[in-house]
Amino acid sequence: MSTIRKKNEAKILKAASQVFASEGYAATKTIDIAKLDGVPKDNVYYYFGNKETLYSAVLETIIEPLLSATHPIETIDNPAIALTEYIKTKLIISRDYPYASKVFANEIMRGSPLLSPEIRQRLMNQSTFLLDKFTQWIDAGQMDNVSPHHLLFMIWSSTQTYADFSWQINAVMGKSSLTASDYDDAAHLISQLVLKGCNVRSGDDTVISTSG
Amino acid sequence: MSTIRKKNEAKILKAASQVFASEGYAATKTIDIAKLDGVPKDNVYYYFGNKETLYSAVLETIIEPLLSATHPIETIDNPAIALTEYIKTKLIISRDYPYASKVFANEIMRGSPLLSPEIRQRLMNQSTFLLDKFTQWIDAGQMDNVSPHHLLFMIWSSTQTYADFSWQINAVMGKSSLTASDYDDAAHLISQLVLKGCNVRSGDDTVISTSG
DNA sequence: CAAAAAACTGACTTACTGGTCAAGTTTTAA
DNA sequence: TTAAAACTTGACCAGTAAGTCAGTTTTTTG
Repeated sequence: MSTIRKKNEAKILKAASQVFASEGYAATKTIDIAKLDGVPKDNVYYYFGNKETLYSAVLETIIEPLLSATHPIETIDNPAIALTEYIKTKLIISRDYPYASKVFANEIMRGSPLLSPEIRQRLMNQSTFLLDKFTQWIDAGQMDNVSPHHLLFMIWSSTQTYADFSWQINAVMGKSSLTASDYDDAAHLISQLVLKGCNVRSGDDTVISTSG
Repeated sequence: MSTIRKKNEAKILKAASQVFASEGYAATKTIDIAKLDGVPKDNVYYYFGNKETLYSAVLETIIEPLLSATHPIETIDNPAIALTEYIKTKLIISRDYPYASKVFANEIMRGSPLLSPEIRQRLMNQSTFLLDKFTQWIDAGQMDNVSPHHLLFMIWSSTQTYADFSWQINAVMGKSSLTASDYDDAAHLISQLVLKGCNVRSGDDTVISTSG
């Protein structure tokens, strides 16, 4: 792929993620994407063929980070540390990919009509893996016997919300955007709720401290 | 208002909330709302004038329940009970108004461009009230010194998610819809995370048990 | 340097959807 | 009973946006 093509595709993709995030798929006009990128509409079609392909391309930019987010759960034995790191990673995705995160959330809300079955399957496998891990920790007495499903939904929603509902969150926080320290506070609170709320213990049965 | 009008408006509103929820505002065709309701498109226009008015009407159906949800926080002194009831109420809204909840979430995600300033203000006042209450409890030593803002975001997101991401949740749960007992489990888990996670105590300094 | 490939663009077409209109039918109330 | 008000409906219009096309310019390559 030529360097011009690579550069232009990246530029269009970036503009597209912003417009798709703020307008939704249907309300997005390809000409608005083009305008935001400062090129004529035909360029968008030249590089991506049609609106749906472009949309799918935007969606795919968030898939890799999302699938990698479970890395801490896969590699860290200590559930307290693994959960803390997982929560931190999910928040970083919300912070670093705010537009694509919103597009993804919107897609899932609608029952993911435009998500490829292959990606859908990989995401399902990931959630099964997480549920299994939670169950193992419960069986090993490393955390209380909570519902793994609902715990998972709580972690997903409370981290994802910082991207999806950023407008509301900024309004309630009384600022125009969150700082790194706000994200740290969020990570700290969510981890604390999960660890203390489920009485998560490390491998050696010590209760992990969540303060400081 | 005639009884025919009342009945037809309610029918159209119901159909509209479903279509708006699954398609989003822009992608919704008034003719699809009409079809779902089994009437010609003109009826929709006869009763609601235009698409945006109908959309606003759908939005408003969820506002009253949403504003009433803080009732437990306003009337119950014991923070453990108040929080538990608030969480329960929020989940019931997600369960009982799944379509309007989604429409509302979508509106908020987009920065609420179509929400009336008056409603926006009432919602802001409500969140200020909640934050003040949390702060009071913290100051009174009835819960740990957590971030009231992030706690609020966690409660909102983890209850709202059962409406917004119902498709994903059903898929992960392996069923086509959640049962009453699933919602009980969710309420129980979220309450437990909040109460134990924040070390919430009742007025007489006794730790509230969350099991049983 | 030439020619072929890639990139770019203005103008156009087609399909669709929000909204209107005018003519009908049913309901209400004196 | 009857006339006005409320309701219903098929047909139509105007605006818009996705996508195409044909031709031009720029870049690459032998």
